[in-house]
Amino acid sequence: MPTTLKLDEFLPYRLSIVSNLVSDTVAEAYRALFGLKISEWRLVAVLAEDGAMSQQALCGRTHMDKVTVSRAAIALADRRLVERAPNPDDQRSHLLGLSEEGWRLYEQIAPEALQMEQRIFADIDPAELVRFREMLDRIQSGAEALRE
Amino acid sequence: MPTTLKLDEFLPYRLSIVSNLVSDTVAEAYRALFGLKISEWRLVAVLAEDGAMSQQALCGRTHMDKVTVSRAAIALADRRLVERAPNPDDQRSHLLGLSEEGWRLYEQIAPEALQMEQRIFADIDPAELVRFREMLDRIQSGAEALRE
DNA sequence: CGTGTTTGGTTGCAGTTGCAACGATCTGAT
DNA sequence: ATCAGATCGTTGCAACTGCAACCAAACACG
Repeated sequence: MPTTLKLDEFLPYRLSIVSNLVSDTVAEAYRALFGLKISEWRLVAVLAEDGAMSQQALCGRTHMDKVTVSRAAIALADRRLVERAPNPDDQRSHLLGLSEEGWRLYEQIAPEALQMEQRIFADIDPAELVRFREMLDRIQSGAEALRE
Repeated sequence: MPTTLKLDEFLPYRLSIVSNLVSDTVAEAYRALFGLKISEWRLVAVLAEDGAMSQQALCGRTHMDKVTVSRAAIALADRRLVERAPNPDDQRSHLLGLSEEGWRLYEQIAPEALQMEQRIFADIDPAELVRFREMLDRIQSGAEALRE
């Protein structure tokens, strides 16, 4: 950790630059290939992994605001990629689940996503990537702790 | 690198979550302590490090859009934290430099920034942080390569 | 049972961002 | 010297984001 400030070595700055570059690259690919935004793609991914759930549950699962989830859900429902079944336990909420067509889309996207990840992170060997993920976890904890 | 997709291990996702959390934490601190946005803080930091320069140069130095730089420069000039001297070589551009007051602000912010960095990244030992920075550099190269 | 509070989801609105278009200036080729 | 094209900075505009207000349904508790 440097004791005098150099912006190029200031980690919040570096992290932001790199993350935004990666996000923009990925977002552009999803948009061009599938017409999906990142928020929509995240919902599809989670619904494919964990099955149908309420929007509330999706908020916790994806770290997104309920407004973002709401709008992504509307967009996906309009395209018939997800179906909103009434929730028998709670009339206020719906259970969101992938439609047949949503599953087909997912089967197409998932390999593309993994391939993109591999290309972006190609220069880093797998053992280091494991440590990278761990560091991200610890950074997240550190920042969360700072916000009480 | 997993071969089936798990959003929680998908690096573009993890990177985005962690980076946004760190950015929001830092942004809130700058706002509360100094009334500065991240873009404004970046200009102050670069001008303090490297001396006066044109907005164009600031764009390259901070990876920010020229619009963002323009608005940050206007905000800082309004608060008399930077001064816009005419550029003798080019009537279109100004040379931006820190004012006396800008320097005083910088002297206050820089230690706070470093301290915040240390708190957020406290759980990671310095040797690993060096590798972390290197990995960020390589990720950036990887993503840049992907965009041609 | 009411009635006050909480919760799931949507909509309104304000702030931020960046592309595109624009005026002004600079540069380079003729 | 002139004029086409590039460049610096600003402004207009559209997209995205998230807080706050809102409605409807659920819950809590006397």
